[in-house]
Amino acid sequence: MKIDPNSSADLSVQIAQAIKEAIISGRLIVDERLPSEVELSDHFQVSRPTVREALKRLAAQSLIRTQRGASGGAFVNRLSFEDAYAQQVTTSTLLLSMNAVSFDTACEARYALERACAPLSAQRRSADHLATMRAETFRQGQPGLTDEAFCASDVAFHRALVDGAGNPVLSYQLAGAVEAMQPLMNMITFTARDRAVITGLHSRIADDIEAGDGSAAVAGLQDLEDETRKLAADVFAARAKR
Amino acid sequence: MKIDPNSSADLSVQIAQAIKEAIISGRLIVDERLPSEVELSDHFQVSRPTVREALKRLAAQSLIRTQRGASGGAFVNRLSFEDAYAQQVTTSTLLLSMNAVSFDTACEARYALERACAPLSAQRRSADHLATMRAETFRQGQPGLTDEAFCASDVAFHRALVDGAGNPVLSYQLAGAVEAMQPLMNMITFTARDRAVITGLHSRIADDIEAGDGSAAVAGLQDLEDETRKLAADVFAARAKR
DNA sequence: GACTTTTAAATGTCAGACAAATGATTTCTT
DNA sequence: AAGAAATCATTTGTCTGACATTTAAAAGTC
Repeated sequence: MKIDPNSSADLSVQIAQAIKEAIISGRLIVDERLPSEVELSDHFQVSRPTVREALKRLAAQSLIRTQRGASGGAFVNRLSFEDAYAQQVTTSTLLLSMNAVSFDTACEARYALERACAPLSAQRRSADHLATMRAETFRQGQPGLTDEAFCASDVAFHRALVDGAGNPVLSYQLAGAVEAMQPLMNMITFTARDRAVITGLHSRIADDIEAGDGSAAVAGLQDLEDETRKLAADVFAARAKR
Repeated sequence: MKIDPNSSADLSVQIAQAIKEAIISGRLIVDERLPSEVELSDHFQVSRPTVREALKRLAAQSLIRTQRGASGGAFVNRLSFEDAYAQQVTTSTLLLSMNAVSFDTACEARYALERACAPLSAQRRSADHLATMRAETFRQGQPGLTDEAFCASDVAFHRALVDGAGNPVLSYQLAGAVEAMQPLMNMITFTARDRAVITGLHSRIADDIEAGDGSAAVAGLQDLEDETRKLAADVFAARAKR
């Protein structure tokens, strides 16, 4: 691990990069302990605060974890699917909120990806995920649900659909697409009639999954996408008129 | 922005979290300047190095950028699609390499997601992306290409297919799935015959996209997935026998 | 042998200082 | 007066050295 003394980049950036490359390349393996901060500052010929800033950069990316005390130190962290989910969700959410992504674009992406999962979910349909989908569909039919709660339940339904594909890589990739839509969906006020239509489609999709009919589920998702976009278009049109 | 003095969490973590929440909630908007490090250390009643560690954590996630000099400081960063791509790719790569994800699982996820893009790519087929796909297909037919170069070209082909959907959110979501597969693909040694089959399928998919025939492209991708998995299975079987 | 105490090593935090970059201001020159 | 040069103030980047806190292991005690 070396840094370029002629580089104009900040030292802590260079050091973080050097360690990151060592991890990615496999020279540092999971759960391996990094040298202590003093040893690192000695190795890179920088002060301890600088080394610490570099380590904090890596910790922020879940690449390392630190432990205090004797036999403590910084350890290469096994990036868990949970950590990756969380990162993915915040990154996606910020991406959508900061870049003026249109509702249609986000919606298109989300449903395209979900349709990719549907055949697998139908093929591997698990009792667990089906039960979640049924439960959320039922919840959505309850009167007195706030718009936020309805949207949260919607997200839970779709997460179950995605997780039902039984592929953690898919679930991870889609976590962002599904969850990041929630703030956008929360902008929509649903009438009782809107909810009934959506809940009905959910119910139909759950039926299709249970029947193992992937292409029917895909069609159902297509209808749901069309419905969602129509709803959003109405809301935005009404808002523009005011 | 407040921190809990009774919390056992590290101060720099708490401070980073507080600022992060201010950004996500929109209380700090894009390009807004944060208070200077001295002001922050005063506000949170901690030392400057602690504030700096917090800021470095945020910088590592591209949430802020810093600038030196008068009228410098830390600014809320607009998370660009490029930054998000890069994060997504490294996260996905590490996730696959650290979690013993099987080749089949990763492959299944990748092709399921790509098939989600194909109809959109076919519908919006752009000369630019088609040209890239053709160029990469041609390159793959050249003799003397190393396995690494062949795989890199393969990735470029698929990126063009995905980007052709004209949906930046989709491109971002899939960047990880496509690129993270490369290290796994690099483990495979291709015979001339293998390459011919793959290149042929690529060519066929490009034709389908050009013709605007989404479902044919989906079928082509399905064939490509089957071929890839068969190839990988052979390689792993041969390796196990040795 | 089981329990308690001590010790050492590591990270977490602090204080104060200087270096370097950079925009703004002032001063000087023409 | 206009433009160029020098100066200044502000801010981040880095360093030094110290103390606090946590934690596992070693030493001591019963």
